Amino acid sequence: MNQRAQRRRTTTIKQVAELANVSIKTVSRVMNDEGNVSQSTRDVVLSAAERLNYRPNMAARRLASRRSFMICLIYDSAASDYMTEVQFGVLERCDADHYNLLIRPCGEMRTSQIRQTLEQIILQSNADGFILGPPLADNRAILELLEGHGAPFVRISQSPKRSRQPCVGVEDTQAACELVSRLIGKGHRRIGLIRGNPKHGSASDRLSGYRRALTEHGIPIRDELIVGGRYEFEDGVEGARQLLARPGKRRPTAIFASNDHMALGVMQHAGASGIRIPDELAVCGFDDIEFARYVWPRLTTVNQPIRGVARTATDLLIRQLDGENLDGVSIRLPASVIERESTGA
Amino acid sequence: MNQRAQRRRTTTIKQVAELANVSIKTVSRVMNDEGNVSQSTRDVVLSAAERLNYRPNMAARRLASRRSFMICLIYDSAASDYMTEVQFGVLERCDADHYNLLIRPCGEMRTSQIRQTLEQIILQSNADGFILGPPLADNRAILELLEGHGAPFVRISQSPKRSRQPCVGVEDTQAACELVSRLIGKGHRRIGLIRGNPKHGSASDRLSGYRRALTEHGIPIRDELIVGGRYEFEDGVEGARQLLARPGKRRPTAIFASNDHMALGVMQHAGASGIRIPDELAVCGFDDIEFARYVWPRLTTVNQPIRGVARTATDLLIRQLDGENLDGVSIRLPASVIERESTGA
DNA sequence: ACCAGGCTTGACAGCGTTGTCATTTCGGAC
DNA sequence: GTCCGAAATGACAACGCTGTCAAGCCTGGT
Repeated sequence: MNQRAQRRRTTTIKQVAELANVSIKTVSRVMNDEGNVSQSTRDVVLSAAERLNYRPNMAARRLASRRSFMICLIYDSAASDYMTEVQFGVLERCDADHYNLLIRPCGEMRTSQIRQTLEQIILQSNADGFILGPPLADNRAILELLEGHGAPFVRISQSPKRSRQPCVGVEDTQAACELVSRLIGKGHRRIGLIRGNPKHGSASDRLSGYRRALTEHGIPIRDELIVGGRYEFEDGVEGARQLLARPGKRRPTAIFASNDHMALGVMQHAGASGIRIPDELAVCGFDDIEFARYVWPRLTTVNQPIRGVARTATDLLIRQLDGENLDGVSIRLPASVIERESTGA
Repeated sequence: MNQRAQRRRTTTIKQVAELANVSIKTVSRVMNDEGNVSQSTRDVVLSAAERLNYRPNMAARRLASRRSFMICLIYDSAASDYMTEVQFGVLERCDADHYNLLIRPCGEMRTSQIRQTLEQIILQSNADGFILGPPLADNRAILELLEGHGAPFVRISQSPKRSRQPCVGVEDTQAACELVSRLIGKGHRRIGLIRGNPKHGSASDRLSGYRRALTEHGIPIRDELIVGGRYEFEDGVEGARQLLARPGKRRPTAIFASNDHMALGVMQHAGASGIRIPDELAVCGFDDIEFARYVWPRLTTVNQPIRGVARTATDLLIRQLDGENLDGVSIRLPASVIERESTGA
């Protein structure tokens, strides 16, 4: 079981030190960019390392420095397209600083289970820090757990105030307002809204945007045009059913679903009921998932800078790990409306 | 920067040994289930560990045992839904044995870049073993690199013979044959095929299945009904355009796209051209991605046991890491046809 | 020429486990 | 009661690196 490990090439810091004719500590300093090393020494060490093809042993480094150089991304496995993007963003930033990424999907667990899992991860001192994806980033139990352990983390969420830890989010309200304003600009006056999962901060943001747009255009907000949802495809189907069941004159001419999954649900319902989009009904969503442009008509939606959010979050985390104080920091990135055929583009 | 590390609770094996009144080595043996420990000693140690809430320090373990307990999943970032599932499967198996998962998406790189990245990963001796997702698992350069370094790996691929390393795949041919047979059963005689990306072994498997089904039913295989593709949505659109451009009588009444993305492309083209599905055209895909059931009509397709494949691959890898000889092992899991409205279910 | 003080550098002790090998203990067989 | 092999246990040296702290080396001011 370890012939394999043995066989693996293993240039150590010691060999580099010998070749460069300096102490191992000096090599260590060079490898870690610690400064306080003369340029000439640095060059010698670097070329020795190069010649021996030296790569620091992470395990030893971790043990000695008491840091794992691992970041753990904790997320709800339900939102897979979203989280795939997040992973890319996090990785981009991690690679730059030799951090490793551990992923921890929790979607199919109950909060109590998540607690347990996290407890284990933290105690195993596997990860130096954590990144919480939505909606876990708003889960009080999880936040308390992490805070209780003094584990550094960054939240990806729309509700910055739930914790003193740094938070990165998107300007959902602004984007939703813009999106609805465009519907209004096309003449729509009865615009239905299917709300998102109340556990996600984004749900209320998008609702606010909807309200603001109507208000700004002097259109009354009718509660009967607003129905509930949890961001699932089926909620879109059901929401459309409810909204479109209204008699002719009071039926909405447009539906803003709080995310693309639900918007696709609306489209499926419309398709199955023979309602033509966008002629009889305009539909728009939010998120700009891959499939938004793979259906016909293609879906008008809002593109979020997910990778950017993830990269920013990771950056904040790493800076925090490096000792920077980022208490209460909150960043929001802008999102942009993408008009397609489902609203008659 | 390390107040944090300091603060972290740190019960060591030594403390457990003291409390249990045994040597640290014995504790180590118990923690690793090494055997040759009397039941009574084992109990004492276990309860001591429990009482102190002891968790072995992974970094130390890694350093001493010269194993990283990390598995690296290398994949093409293009196929995100697919790989999300794979991740779940791998994680399920990893968790059982305290392995960590490193992910390494490579989609946006050229082969030379991938080489470089991998070289670095291997030399950093970060991962004990690798799992290659398709189509990287068929990339000769990558295989050679890994084999050259003697790094253990398992391939997720349809072409077991490209390497002596273990390989896990799916019975694509069988499933494709079954799918096409059902189309024939519904009376279709002119069935178009949009081929998959030739870099993926699955593409030729699915083609074989198509051919076999036709042959078995005594239907001639017409080359003009087979068009190329690379598994992308756009290829579906284009493929449909080509196939449907044929004059009335020679136009296919059904199209089998080699994956769901392309099938959705076909559907979009049909939608944009006013061709009704399934009345005028039956459409089916392969993969059963989430969105296959979110479009209208819902897409008939083939469900692959992706998680199962991933779990199996991980299992093979871990067993290999534990010294088992798995040269030339190849496993194929069955897939099942899912009929929905797009073929008139 | 001498000294303070800042750069550089090095010696050495961990970091918490596992691997090796020696030692002790135990359970029969004779 | 003795002896033997196997099972159980322990001592101790790695593992490869970083943190600490002390020592060595310059530099410029006086």
